[in-house]
Amino acid sequence: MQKLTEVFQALADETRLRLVKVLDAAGTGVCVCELVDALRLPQYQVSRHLGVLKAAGLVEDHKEGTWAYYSLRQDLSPSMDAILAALRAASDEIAQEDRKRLELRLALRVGGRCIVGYDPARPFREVIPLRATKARK
Amino acid sequence: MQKLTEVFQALADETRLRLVKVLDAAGTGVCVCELVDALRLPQYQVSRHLGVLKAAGLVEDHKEGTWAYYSLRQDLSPSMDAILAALRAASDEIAQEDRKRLELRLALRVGGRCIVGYDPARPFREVIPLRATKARK
DNA sequence: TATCTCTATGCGCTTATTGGCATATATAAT
DNA sequence: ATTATATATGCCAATAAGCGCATAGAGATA
Repeated sequence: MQKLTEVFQALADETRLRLVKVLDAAGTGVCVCELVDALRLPQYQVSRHLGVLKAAGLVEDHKEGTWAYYSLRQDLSPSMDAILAALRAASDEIAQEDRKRLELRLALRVGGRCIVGYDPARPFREVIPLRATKARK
Repeated sequence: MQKLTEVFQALADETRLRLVKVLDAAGTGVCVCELVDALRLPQYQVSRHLGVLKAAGLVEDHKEGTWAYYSLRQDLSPSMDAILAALRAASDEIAQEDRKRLELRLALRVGGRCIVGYDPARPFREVIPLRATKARK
């Protein structure tokens, strides 16, 4: 078991909460690029935050080629499950949009696997920085 | 309702977790000096951390003269209650000692009120800094 | 009124966190 | 082999958090 403060620390971030919620809703493993599209965040942010969640023992990953599929850990303690249930109860608008975009993105899978990069359509690849410090041209 | 990230942020600290646990166990309002003795922490730390918990909507205070009695809020959402239940389930050794010291301290009350300062016995008033940077002489 | 006690808080310092950029690494495709 | 793609990470700057000390403010006591 992880230290409770570390779990709370991991959940004390809007982006990580979005990741947990969307992974919870997905039910299946989701690869980083799919999460990037679902949350519309830069890849390095998604990767970093997933790393924090993994270190806190909340998610696990499973590599398949260059793809890394992340999912909520299934072997969480009852306490942890209670916390996740609390998250589930608090479904905001952003979480809904994230789920919707993930759903669309997962629909692009072939054989249950992410194959984007080979699909010329490539929706949602534009990255919207959280803080638009410098306007993108 | 508070933002969930703020609640998690508030709980992402060992000292604040101790405060929440001991307040939860106490069931009644506990004044700052009693918490100082129960947790053996400097008064300013207890006061500051209580302020964070209050800002996160987890505790409330009720002033009585110079005394400030803090207690867990009773009107928490079910999600919050689930989180508190998770805390209750994770009872460590430190939490037990905190509870024990608080119990002894509460026994000094007169008429249900903290009157320490007037009691010459004054147990547990020594302050043990978390980080012993400089040894106390 | 003067003093003492309980609580809160301003300040400086150190450490931790986060975003952004660039890039390294590994694997797949050509 | 070369190129392209998916992911992770080192580095820097900015921001936030926490500790410790001192002290302010409110109220009780003498």
